[in-house]
Amino acid sequence: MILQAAIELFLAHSYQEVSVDDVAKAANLTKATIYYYYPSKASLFTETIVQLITRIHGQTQGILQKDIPLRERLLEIAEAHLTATFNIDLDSFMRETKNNLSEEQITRMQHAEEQLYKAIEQAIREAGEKKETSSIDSTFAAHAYVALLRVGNYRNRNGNGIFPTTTQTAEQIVDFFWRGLNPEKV
Amino acid sequence: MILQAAIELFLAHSYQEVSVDDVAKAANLTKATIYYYYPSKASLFTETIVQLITRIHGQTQGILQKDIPLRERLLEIAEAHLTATFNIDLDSFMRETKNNLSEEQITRMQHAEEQLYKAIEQAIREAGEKKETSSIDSTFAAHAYVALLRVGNYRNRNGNGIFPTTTQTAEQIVDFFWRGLNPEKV
Amino acid sequence: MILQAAIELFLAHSYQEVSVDDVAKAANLTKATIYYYYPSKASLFTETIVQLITRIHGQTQGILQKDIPLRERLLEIAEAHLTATFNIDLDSFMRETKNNLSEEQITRMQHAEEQLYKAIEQAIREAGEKKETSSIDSTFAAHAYVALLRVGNYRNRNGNGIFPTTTQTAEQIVDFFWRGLNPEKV
Amino acid sequence: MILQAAIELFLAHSYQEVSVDDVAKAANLTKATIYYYYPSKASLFTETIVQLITRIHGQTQGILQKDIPLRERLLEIAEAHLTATFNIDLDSFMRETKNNLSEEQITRMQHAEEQLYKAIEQAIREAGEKKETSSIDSTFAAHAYVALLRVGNYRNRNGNGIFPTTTQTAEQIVDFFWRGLNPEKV
DNA sequence: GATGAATGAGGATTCATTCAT
DNA sequence: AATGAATGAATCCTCATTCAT
Repeated sequence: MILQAAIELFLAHSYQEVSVDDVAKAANLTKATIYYYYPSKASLFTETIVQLITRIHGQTQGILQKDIPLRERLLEIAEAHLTATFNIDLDSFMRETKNNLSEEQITRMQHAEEQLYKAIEQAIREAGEKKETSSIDSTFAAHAYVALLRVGNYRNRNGNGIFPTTTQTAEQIVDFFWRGLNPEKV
Repeated sequence: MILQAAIELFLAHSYQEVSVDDVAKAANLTKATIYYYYPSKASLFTETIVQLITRIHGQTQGILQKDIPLRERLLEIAEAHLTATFNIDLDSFMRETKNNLSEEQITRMQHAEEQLYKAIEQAIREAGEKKETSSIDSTFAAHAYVALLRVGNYRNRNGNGIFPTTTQTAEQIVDFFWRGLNPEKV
Repeated sequence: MILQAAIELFLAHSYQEVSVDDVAKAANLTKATIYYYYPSKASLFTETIVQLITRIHGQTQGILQKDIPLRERLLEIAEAHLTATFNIDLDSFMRETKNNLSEEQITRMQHAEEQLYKAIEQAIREAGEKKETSSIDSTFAAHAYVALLRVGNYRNRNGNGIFPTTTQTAEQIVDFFWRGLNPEKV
Repeated sequence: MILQAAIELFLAHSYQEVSVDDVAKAANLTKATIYYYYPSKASLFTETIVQLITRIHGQTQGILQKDIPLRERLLEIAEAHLTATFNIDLDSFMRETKNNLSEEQITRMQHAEEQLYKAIEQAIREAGEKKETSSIDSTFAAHAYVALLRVGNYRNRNGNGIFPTTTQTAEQIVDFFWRGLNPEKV
């Protein structure tokens, strides 16, 4: 499938670095065939990213709907996120792309991204209502959570992360996030 | 100055999107003149980013050295950061760049970035020693802080941030961060 | 054919003087089309030269295999060579090229050239065995022969060669070469 | 001296490969200074080559005027030529240059080159008159001699010449040439 | 004499896109 | 449904040359 090849390439490199020819080669097709299915590189990219976000969204939703405390669900998401090769955070994708995509394409991607945030938001809100957490602005909380996940992807010049294992990293992130969320209960 | 024009362009667009000609035009010079001063686009970019980080670093250091509680210093930094047009977080810059810069250029940029993180780290560590904060891993804390600042830059599809003013945003971020930092004291 | 246009240009001018655009225009195509068939100017050049040498080689072989005395065969080659627009001697081509071609490309060209020399060498060697000529070092003889052919291309400032007709020139060259080859028999 | 640096560079590389900046750097000067002395790259090149030919001419004349048999003088010239880093044969220089030099500049270079050929020519003619050699066309003979010298510069793909030492090479070349010159006496 | 700064013109190469088959 | 061939427009980079100082 074309999208499969495209996802891998766009994740590994940036929009500009990946040529349509690269995608074609990775998919064992020719450029012209790609254009048979997608009217432009921009649209191929859009579809690719939307599919990617949708996939992450599904996976995240799956975890969020489990019947366990929010904190544990967040820990699972963090681990899944840190293990995956790709980043939930799509801002950088957007950034390098603004001038290449149409309004509508950007909107589609932002819409998909918002769905993802909203899922996390809602889980936090529901937990808040059940007194599981305090009632901090849930939009903010969702974004804070995703932002903190990025810390787990940081590597210094020697290629080392801050903590030795992803498990530890996930725990530290969720600990930190949880404290930020809940002033009184630790 | 060439760097001035370059900074603005590289911040607004990405490495690949900005052509040397764009920079030349913005600086009211010709491409060839740019190449008179910088041997390649990659080196122009490197110098630009290093200068930018150095500038942010200086500004951040200025605030960090004030003789007021850490929390207030962090608030000032947050406000300064959210007001500025540029982002402390340079990971996305790095990402789209790995294949275009030499090892040495990447290292120079990473080094400059690390200095910046270390400044924040040290401030947190010192505050921790003075019992101002708990002794969480300071590297993690510094990265968490910078990551949270990014939340302040989020805009939804309508172009609105999560909170109406940057002051509020800065406060919410620092509140959240502070709680994450200090389990016991609120 | 692209190679046809390229041969003419590279023969008339040097590697550096001929731009890919020139070749494209001569072939009634665009630069990009040239790059569709050849990955670089260097490879286009290499293919061009190899094809040229191969063609000369074939033509020379054709003459060498005739069942007439060596001296007559050499005369025919000389006439063919002096009539053609191009020069068997490719050293000057090589010279201006060393810094532009890859090791492998240079090797390919040298290999083709060697084949050509070896064909002449072998003809001389065989004639030597049949007592048709003395046993001078045949490699040296082949190179001497080709070097002498160059004299036929010399033009003074007024554009005149040393002898009025190519036939005379060819005869003088082969006479001279033959004496050089055979000390005793004239 | 500028010319000194220029000669070395133009001999090692070709006209197009050597930039005025290269010459400037080699002479420890700036480009602008070169232009203070020479109105253009073409004129710098012309002066360089003329000076070079003049130098070779002088050296060759020195040998030609010795009071020893022509054959020995030719042997000396051959050895000097094969030892030097540069080639008496300037055709390749001319070739890559035709489109860059003015008529007048080309003429100057050709004139210098002709002087050199004429010197050899005359020596051959005089020897012919003294019955030292037969009366072959002396212009042809001079060019044949220079052409044969080129064989001494040939290197195969492994970098080896045809004969192991330059002395042997010079002897073989002069032997061959001498036989070509003199049908009856060996 | 010498140079730093600036530039116009060109040149190699890439790439998204088109189109006839 | 798939592709080979072709191209226009950009993009990075080089370099001979000029000129004010």
